[in-house]
Amino acid sequence: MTLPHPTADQISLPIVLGVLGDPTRLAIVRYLASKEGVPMNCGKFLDLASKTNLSYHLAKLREAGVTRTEAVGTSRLITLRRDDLDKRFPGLLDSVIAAAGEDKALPMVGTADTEIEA
Amino acid sequence: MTLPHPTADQISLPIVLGVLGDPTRLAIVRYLASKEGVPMNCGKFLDLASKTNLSYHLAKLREAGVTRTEAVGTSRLITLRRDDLDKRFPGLLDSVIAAAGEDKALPMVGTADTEIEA
DNA sequence: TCCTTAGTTCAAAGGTTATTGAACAATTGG
DNA sequence: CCAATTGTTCAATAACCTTTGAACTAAGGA
Repeated sequence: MTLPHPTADQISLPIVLGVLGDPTRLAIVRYLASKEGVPMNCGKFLDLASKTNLSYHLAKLREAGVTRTEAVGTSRLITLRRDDLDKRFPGLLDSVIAAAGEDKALPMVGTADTEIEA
Repeated sequence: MTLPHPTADQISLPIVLGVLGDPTRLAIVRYLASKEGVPMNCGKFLDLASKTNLSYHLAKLREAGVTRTEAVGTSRLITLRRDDLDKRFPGLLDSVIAAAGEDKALPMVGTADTEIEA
């Protein structure tokens, strides 16, 4: 069961921008960028939204071509499609990530509201 | 009658990205960038949408802090807020404009569908 | 003054997006 | 096998976004 991803040249600029125009998804991308190379599973993002809602947002990111999701057991390994994005939109991801890093209003991954109650 | 604009530090990354995630608005920004320094009035964009609809999209761009609109007579002079955007989100506007320049799917300003029938 | 030009505002319609809970599927460990 | 873990799908809802036409305002020229 391989999930559908656009090829690099199918990635659309307005769709990518639209998908990144959501604080939850931007926070996901920022976190992925901060741990680049380390594939994440969905559970890492439970600080940001419910399991169901994450499934929705992660699908949006995948369908837009921002992330790659591969199924491993019952888990999903999620990575940023940096190479493809850099090729299609040079400099875009870097500037978005840098700007997102400065954004105090974005929700945080790891400043666990949820981990307290766990 | 001065129209409301956010100050530079009120400009929000996700809101800017969301606003740019619309092909009509991205086409407007691309065109403004291609004529930077030359202030445009709304009429320039009638290739892209109806007068009413342009009013809506241009308001979105203004409210997000992407453009500045000043009223001169019955006209509006529209400019890109390049300095403010570069300060808040270094490199973002340049990479978006460069990528938009390559995007064949974006609507065009000046390849007049409308001018033919006029 | 009257007409035209440039844009806005309003309300309505239709579409898309985000969020939720309940139910489901699939893998893994005991 | 049983139960827990991981995540998806579905239907419902509420919110928001886009587009439209009709009516409007405000300035400028004849």
